[in-house]
Amino acid sequence: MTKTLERREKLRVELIQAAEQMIASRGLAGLKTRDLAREIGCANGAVYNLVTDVDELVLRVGSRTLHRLDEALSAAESAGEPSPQETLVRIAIAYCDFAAENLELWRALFEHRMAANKILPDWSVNDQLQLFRHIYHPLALLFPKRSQEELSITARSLFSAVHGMVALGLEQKLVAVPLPALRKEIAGLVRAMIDGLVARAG
Amino acid sequence: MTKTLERREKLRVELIQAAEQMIASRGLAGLKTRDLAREIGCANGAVYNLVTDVDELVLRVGSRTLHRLDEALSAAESAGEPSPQETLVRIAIAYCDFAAENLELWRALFEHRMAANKILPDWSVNDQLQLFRHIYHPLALLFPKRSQEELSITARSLFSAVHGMVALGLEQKLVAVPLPALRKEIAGLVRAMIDGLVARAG
DNA sequence: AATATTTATTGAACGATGTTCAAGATTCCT
DNA sequence: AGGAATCTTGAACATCGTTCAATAAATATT
Repeated sequence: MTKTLERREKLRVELIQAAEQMIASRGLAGLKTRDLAREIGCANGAVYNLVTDVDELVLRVGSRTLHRLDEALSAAESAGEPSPQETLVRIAIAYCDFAAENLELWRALFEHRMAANKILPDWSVNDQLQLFRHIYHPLALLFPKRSQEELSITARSLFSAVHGMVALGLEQKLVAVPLPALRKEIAGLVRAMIDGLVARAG
Repeated sequence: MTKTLERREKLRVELIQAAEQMIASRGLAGLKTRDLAREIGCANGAVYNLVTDVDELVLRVGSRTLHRLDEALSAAESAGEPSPQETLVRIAIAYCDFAAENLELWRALFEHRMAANKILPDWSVNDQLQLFRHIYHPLALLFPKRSQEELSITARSLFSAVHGMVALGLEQKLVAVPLPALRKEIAGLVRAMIDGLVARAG
């Protein structure tokens, strides 16, 4: 009994790592169960002993990506001068850099769509909600009068705006923007947004 | 000869309309050649007489979506008070509304990924570049000193930021934001961004 | 230790799907 | 009308994710 469980657990970890590597190198569309099975040395059908779906597999890889992203944002939050404005700029740049360095894994976070009937597992939802807290803290310093609710909304807006710049900026489909130019643009617009928000908050 | 060409042309139009309808109702992933063939009354393989790929089909639907989006933004540009700030706000709201009302078709614009080797046809690229001009004009009024190049970059940044708010705001995956709240947030952040940009340029 | 029972793994098979292509149907030219 | 050129067809192919009866392995029982 324990022999089997140990083997399964080790294989499951290998499977998720192989899937991560495969998405990173070939994109989400390049993830194939048969290739994964060959990679970790088991039968094609055995993948479904380790994971119920490819959906779950993608979600598990996504969880790892989100945690690494979280670490990158945490590092940016504390490194450098502590003024809230500059902290927010560093977080935005860190988000951009992470996306550029983990392009396919980062894309997989947003490209993946589950069948409409299936619902997201709790652990996956929680992973995602954690991200906003990096923006929440500096914002709270900037706007001490605002309620928790208002701050959450502003945090999500700010995050979304930066996300949009990164998403379209890294898109190869149209004109590929050079990374340094993109970083500069992001820093500029984040500063402008904060200035504007502060001015309007009076 | 002309009999055939007429038939083909009519069928091609029907095919693209059927594809548009199918994406709108079932999403990009719900687009199936066999269903399309049944819909327009021809053989499965005949689809490839009208279009070389499903890639091309998606691009043709995308072209129609982009043109409708262009019209919606044009309407927003001229309706209402002519101040550049408020014009930009109207355009942003119009983008949000269009995305909400054409959710799956709008998503298809960004979800679709062609095989890496194939290149985007020119007509598709041109379609996309037209979008920024709506933002370019009001921006030029706000920043008369800036060069064409600088204005283009700012226009793309502003567009991308709004796009990000719409994209994450309409995502069902996480917390679905009520549309009125999203519109309000977008208006607020666009005004803040413009205020900030003007202040920094001053 | 040998055997029976329970459990896990396997890979062939299934149903979809995009795409191709030889054969049959249609159109066109003389 | 008849033959050449062209177009349409749908069966066939390759590739997927997923399932499941059969085989192999691990565990329990005697």
